[in-house]
Amino acid sequence: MLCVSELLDIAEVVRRAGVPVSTLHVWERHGLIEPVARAGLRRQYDDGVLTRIAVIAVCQGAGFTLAEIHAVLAPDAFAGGKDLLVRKLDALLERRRQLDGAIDGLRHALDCPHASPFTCPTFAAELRAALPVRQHLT
Amino acid sequence: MLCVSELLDIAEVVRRAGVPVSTLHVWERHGLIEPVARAGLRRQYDDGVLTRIAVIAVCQGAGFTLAEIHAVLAPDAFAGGKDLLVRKLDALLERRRQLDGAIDGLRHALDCPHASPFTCPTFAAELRAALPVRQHLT
DNA sequence: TTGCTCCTCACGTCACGTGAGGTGGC
DNA sequence: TTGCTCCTCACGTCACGTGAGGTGGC
Repeated sequence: MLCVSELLDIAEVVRRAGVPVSTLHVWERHGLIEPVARAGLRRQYDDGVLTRIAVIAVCQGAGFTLAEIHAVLAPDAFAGGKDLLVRKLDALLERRRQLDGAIDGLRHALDCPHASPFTCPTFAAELRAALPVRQHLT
Repeated sequence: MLCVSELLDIAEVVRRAGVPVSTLHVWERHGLIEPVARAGLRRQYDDGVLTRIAVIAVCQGAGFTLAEIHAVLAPDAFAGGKDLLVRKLDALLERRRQLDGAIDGLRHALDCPHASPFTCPTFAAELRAALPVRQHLT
C-alpha cells in the first residue's frame, strides 16, 4: 500500500486557504490545527487541514471564540447534543438581520441628498430603529 | 426661549443604547462621543448621542475601525466624496455572502445524520467552497 | 450620614500582526 | 556556499472588560 498523500508546506496552506502565517501559528497554539510532520523545523500539513481551516473560518464568522471552535473540532463534539450549534445559529440569524440593516443604511447614505446622515431624518430614524436589538452573541 | 432638553446620565444611555459603560468610555477616548456637560464628575448626555451611537454600531457591523468611524462622524465626512462608504458597502455585501454560507453550513450540520461534519462529504464540499473567498476587509 | 451610582487609572484579554535574530532545505 | 523560506520568541495593537480605590449627588 502506497500512502503517498501530498504534503503541503505552510506557504501552500496560506495560498490555498487565504489565511496568513501568523494566524496559523495562533490557531496551532490554541490546538485548532497541527502539522502531520516536520521537515527539520518546517511544518508539513496534509490535505485535511484545509477542511479544518474552513470549519474554523465559518465558525469565526458565526462569532465563536477560538476556545469554542476547539470544542466544535473535538472528535466527540456532536455526540452529546447540538445545543451550542443551535444557539450559534440563532446568533447568526440575528447577525444577518443587523447586517441587512447596515447595508440598507449605507445604501441610503450613498443615495441621500443631504450633506450628512445626521441632517437626514430618514437616516436617523432608520438608525434608531436598528439600535435596541444590539445583543451579545452568547 | 426655554431650552429644557432632557439630559441623560450614563446609565440611561446604557439602557437606551444597549452599549456597556466600558465601551462608552473607550469611544469617548477615541473622540467618537462626548457628554454635553458634567454634573460634578458625572457625564450628562443629550439625546443626540443615541444617533451617534447608532452610527457607530452600524459602522462597526460594517467592519470599520474606530479611527475610520471617527472620520465618518466628522462634520465634513461626506463633503469630499463617498469612496470610503462605497468600499465598505462592497465589504458588507461580501460579508453577507460569507454569513449566508455559514448559516447554510450550520443548518446542514444540525440536520446532518453523520456523527461529525468531517465525515459528511456534503458538508466538507460546502466548506471548501466557502474558503477561497476569504479576503481582508479594506 | 449612608448607600449607591459614577469616576479615573491600571492592568487583563482576545485574536492576531510585526519585527529580530536564527535554522535549515534545495 | 548562497539565498530564501521557514522557525521561535517577544512585543505591539485593537477594542474592549475588569477590578481597585475614590468622588459626589439624592
